[in-house]
Parts: sequence; structure tokens; C-alpha cells
Amino acid sequence: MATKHAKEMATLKEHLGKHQLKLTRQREMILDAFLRQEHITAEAMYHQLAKADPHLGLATIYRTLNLFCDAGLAQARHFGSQTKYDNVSHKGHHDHLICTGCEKIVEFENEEIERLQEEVAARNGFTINTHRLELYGLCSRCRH
Amino acid sequence: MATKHAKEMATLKEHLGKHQLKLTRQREMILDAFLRQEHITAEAMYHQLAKADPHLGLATIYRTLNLFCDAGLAQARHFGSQTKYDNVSHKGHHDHLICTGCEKIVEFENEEIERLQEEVAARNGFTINTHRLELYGLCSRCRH
DNA sequence: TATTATTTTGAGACAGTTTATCAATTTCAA
DNA sequence: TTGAAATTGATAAACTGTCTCAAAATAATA
Repeated sequence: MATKHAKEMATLKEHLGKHQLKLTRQREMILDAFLRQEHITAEAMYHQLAKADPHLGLATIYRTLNLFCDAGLAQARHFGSQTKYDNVSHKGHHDHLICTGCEKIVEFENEEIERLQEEVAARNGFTINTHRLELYGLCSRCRH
Repeated sequence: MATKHAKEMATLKEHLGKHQLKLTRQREMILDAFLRQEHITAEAMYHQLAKADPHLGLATIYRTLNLFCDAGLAQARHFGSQTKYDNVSHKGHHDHLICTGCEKIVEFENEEIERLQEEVAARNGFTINTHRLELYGLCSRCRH
């Protein structure tokens, strides 16, 4: 399993090294589970990993997912009362259309928007690493 | 003050009438304060109105802001761990370029991006009310 | 204006999510 | 292998937002 997500593991190790943090069994386990998902909540991961390690604490999951965010492997998204952690490496970057009526989420990609983002960034002297684009509104069903 | 936001007050009254709800001193006060802002949290409004009415309850603020959402005057957005209530009648939306090195934030607007967002939304049957676009990267100074 | 049914309020209890605490354990550089 | 430093697990605590309910306010009716 360590070989499966070698690239992300390398990213994590680099981050750990830079910040005097340590690689633990739990961090490996959580990274492995995390990378299998497109996005997941801490609570969901807690239950999912309970079988593999019944003593893995919820606090550790939260700490580790936040660590992944710092390392650039995950991105936190607050929706409703919960936080979803998106797997940044899983796909080409996707943006979200979010229905505020039924909380449905539609993912999309738009090259033209991405290109314009680069343009705006360049004009301001920035180099983009990641971005977040969320459109809030009503889906066709909720509009009525 | 009732005359200042006459249009929104009319919208609210119409909603109240339709749903057998009543116009109260608190609802008027909160609407007036709300319309002065571009967006605000319930907690912030609670403190802001404490001077005018020390006994105005936090629950009432939440109930009323949610009422404004139902009436179409406000829109709730989950941001960080808090909920921000956007003033729908306010336009002039800003997007953000955020430097992960020095935390500098540059605001920008791009009509072309906005137009493409509408296009994506329409293609998926959505009507956009608000959006959030954040570009994360390094500014020219931090890149070196 | 007085009456009355209905809605709203305020205060705090409560519930769900996330973070802080801290003793015991684990990591990793020397 | 040792030992300083970081991490974990369990749970307490904090935080945001909703619910409860008696008392007060509203608005329709007379």
C-alpha cells in the first residue's frame, strides 16, 4: 500500500521533514484511506477505519486531515454543519455547483475559467498552486 | 429608517403576509441593521445590536436571519466554522488572490469568469445566487 | 378600544462538530 | 540503545446553531 500512493507519501514526508513532524503508523493509515476517496468527513473516516484499528481516535483523524491540508494534499470545505476534506490529487481539479436548497453538489471542470484564472494571477504577479471555486444557487428542482 | 429600505421592507412584509407571520419590532430592527452590511454573521450582529437593545436574544437573530433567507433577502453561506448571511441586494462581488507565503490578499473582479460561471450553472439547470472564488499561490515577492 | 387567538420573544438548555488537554506511548536522530 | 521531542487516545471543553417554553407582543375581530 505504501507503493500505491508513492507520490502523495513523498509530499507528506517532505512536509513532515520541513516542520519537524514525525511519520506515524496512524498518519500512514489515514493517508492511505484518504487517498482512496474523492472527499470524506472526519466522522465518516472514523467509522471506516474503526474495523482496521478500533482504538484510532477521532481527534487523531481531525488532526491528521488538517495536517493533510497544510501539506497540500487535502482541502477543507465547510458545508452545512460538517467539514468535508477533498482529495486534491484524486482528479483533475474540480469545482462545485452547490444547491442551497437541497445541498446537492455537482462537480464540474471548465478549462476556460482555469485559463482566465491564470491570466488574472499573472497580471497580479502571482503563481497559482490551487484554487477553489464554488457556485451557490438553486438546482432546477428547488427553484420551484 | 423604515423609509430607507422600503423595497426590502415590502418584500419582507409580503413574505410575512403569505405565511401568517407577524412584523415585530425586532424584525424591523434586524432588517435595518442587516441591510447596512454586505454580509454578517449572527454573532457579529448580536454584538452590534447589543447597544441598541441589550435584551435582544441571539436565538432571535438566528431565527430572523433565517427568515430573511426564506424571504429571499439574505443568503446563508458557510464560511470557516461560521455561517455568513449575505445581503442579496448588495452586488459588487469580489474574488480573492491569496498568497500562501505572506497571506497577502488581492481582490479582483473578472466579468468573463462570471459569465462563464453562469454558463456552467445554466448547463446544469442551476440559478446562481452567489459564488466564491479563491486562488491560492505565491506573490512575486514570496516566489523568491 | 377591548378581546382573544396566534405568533414571537428571551433565556437558557441542548445537540452536533471540532479543538484542547495531558499522561502515556512512539518516533527518530545521535 | 537512548532520550528529547512529537504524537496518540480518551475525554473534557469550546463553539455554533437549534429547541423549549412561559411570558409578551401582534393583529384580527368585535
